[in-house]
Amino acid sequence: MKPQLSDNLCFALYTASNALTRAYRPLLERFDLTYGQYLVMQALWLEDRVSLTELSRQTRLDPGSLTPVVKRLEGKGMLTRTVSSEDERRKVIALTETGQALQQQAAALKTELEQKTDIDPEVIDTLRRHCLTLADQLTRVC
Amino acid sequence: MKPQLSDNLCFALYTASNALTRAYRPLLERFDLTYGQYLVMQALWLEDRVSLTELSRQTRLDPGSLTPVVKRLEGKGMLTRTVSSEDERRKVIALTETGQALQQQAAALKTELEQKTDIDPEVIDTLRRHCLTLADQLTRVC
DNA sequence: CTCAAATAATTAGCGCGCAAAACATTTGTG
DNA sequence: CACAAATGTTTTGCGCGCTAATTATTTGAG
Repeated sequence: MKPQLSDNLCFALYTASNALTRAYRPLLERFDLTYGQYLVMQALWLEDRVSLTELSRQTRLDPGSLTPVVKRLEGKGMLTRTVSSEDERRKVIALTETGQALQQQAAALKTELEQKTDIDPEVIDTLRRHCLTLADQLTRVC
Repeated sequence: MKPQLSDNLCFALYTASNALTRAYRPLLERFDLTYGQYLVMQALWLEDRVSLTELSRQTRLDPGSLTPVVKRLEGKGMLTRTVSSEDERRKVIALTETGQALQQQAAALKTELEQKTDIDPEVIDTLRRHCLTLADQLTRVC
């Protein structure tokens, strides 16, 4: 069979990731969040009052990428960044009431998107777990 | 069980895509290609002499994203962009000999990376197909 | 106690994806 | 033939991921 671009995992993954980002965009717009900001907020909804290093670890984003995102969220009133009293190198990133309140509203997003697609939830879960496996393996060897 | 960031498909997909991009980077550096450029080259290795619109369709990238990438590849001598004699709105994107020659060398990259990871090829293929399914569905509903 | 090494966060620069607007050309209706 | 609509590409502006360098602070060896 003639080879195709979709034979490649890197194309498939890249395309799916971009498609998901695109799909979320109009839904996130109502909360004035970008996709990247939304992922960071999700991490904070799970564990509030963390350092940037810890948030970097949880989100698997480079601190250099994370600082501007977190700063932008601070500017939007979603969170605050204060110097830790224990270690002045460290910042404490804490959700504001506005940021916390958004959790409930944002929770419906995933459901809304799931209802739009026709994919078996088991397939979604297999995909999710395989993505995590791949990410873990790649991170380990590099 | 306590909810985690990795429960989310969007986090998993985003992380896996970023991890794959990171993993490819040092390998692609030897060809002076970025990941995005590499994906575009892959499309052209499969079908040369296409319009930007056609390349946009194949790669599922917005023409606005594609133009700078293709221009950069042109600057690197990988391809040429010429106005079509049939329709002056249209550009013909054609690989140069340099660009064509790279195909063989780049082919080993995937193998090199596969050897580094410990993932069952069937899992990789399932992941790939699920990604494409997800991308197709999301593109269809949005 | 001093200071090199380590740590935490920030900044700078680059490449890229996206949406929207703009520009140039082609098409097809009236 | 005129011109509105459509098409193809480019440009602009924004947000983001990454690497590397920089800055500020803490740690621990000597």
